[in-house]
Amino acid sequence: MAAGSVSFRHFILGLLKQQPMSGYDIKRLLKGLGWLVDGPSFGNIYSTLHALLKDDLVTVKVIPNQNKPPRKVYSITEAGRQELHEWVNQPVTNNLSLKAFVMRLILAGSFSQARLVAHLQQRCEQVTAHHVALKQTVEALDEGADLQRLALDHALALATAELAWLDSTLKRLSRQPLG
Amino acid sequence: MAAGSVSFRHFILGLLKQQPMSGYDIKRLLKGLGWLVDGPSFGNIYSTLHALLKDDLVTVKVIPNQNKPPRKVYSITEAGRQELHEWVNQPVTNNLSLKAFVMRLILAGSFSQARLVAHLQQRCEQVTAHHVALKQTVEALDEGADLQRLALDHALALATAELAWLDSTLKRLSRQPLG
DNA sequence: GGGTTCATGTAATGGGTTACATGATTCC
DNA sequence: GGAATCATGTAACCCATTACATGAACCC
Repeated sequence: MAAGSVSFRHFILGLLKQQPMSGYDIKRLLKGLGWLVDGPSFGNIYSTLHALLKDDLVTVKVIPNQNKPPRKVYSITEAGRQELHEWVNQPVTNNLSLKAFVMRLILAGSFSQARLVAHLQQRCEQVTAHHVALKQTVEALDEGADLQRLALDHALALATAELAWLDSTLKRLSRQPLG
Repeated sequence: MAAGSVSFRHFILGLLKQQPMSGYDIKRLLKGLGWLVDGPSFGNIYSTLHALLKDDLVTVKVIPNQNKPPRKVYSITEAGRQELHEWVNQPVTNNLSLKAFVMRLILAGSFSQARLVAHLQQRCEQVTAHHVALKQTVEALDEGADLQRLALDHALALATAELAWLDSTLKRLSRQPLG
């Protein structure tokens, strides 16, 4: 319920906004694309779908399937669309999680170029802040804390790389928006 | 219980191996260092500590504190040391999670240089595999899936940066081991 | 005959968060 | 006088994973 929290609830709702799908379709889609590192499990997908249905954010259409279990294709409802819209417009809470970022990236991008850019900029701010904090921590570290330094160094390298990516991506998007 | 799963249970045990601490100390330590992005909550720390105590992996010493609530300082037991040792020596399951990696990094490093290097090499293999998978996915992507491409691109940038870091770090460690 | 894919679901469990509750001390 | 820090803990809840269960079709 927390503002900006990302659950698969919203993510799945976002996928259904783009096109009606069955639970199996969703699983396949997420499995096929390796970006989220690990897609949600079946259990999670199906129960999320049931929950969405209970809240009238989606509807089902059972489609009989030649000699196979019937497919249950879920579509987003008007209420679902609205909920999603509201959710995508509220700012993310201070959450650096990659998973959350990527999920929101997909969702925000499916709304409008402006939302996409706003989301990337927000990420930029957060990662910058994180980067600064890491640097300060490194400097405050006492001698001999080599492991901590190693871990911090790792985090710094990643943050730096991400900032570079965000920067170049934002520039590219301002030159040529996504189709 | 899964081999290689990282829970705070083991992480906390690892911290206690380095020095006895209270729950509050642990919280402060994790809060002070921003590396793990988000430290565990109080609830989690205290209940983990209780669980460790129940399993005889740690002991407590209650230290009365001038006009303050007494501090409960936990120390690792021999059984705890052994459990930790076994755990740190089993290979990580295919888990790309940064959090898991960093936690294990700290733990492995506190054992020996060899363990540390092994852990970094393992990470290297996993990230490489991930990188390859991402590239293949990008190539298999059909036209117009711009958002997916964006997300994949982001993931690729991070993976590339991490590999570079791992590579240079491994080289550096082989030249000059940690003190 | 045996594995893989399609397709759905349930139940148990785990791991963690948030919010709540308490209470003295120190700093502004 | 009021906030922050020190210091502990409990209980409710949420999200997600694992393992289990079912069953037919298709390919080797």
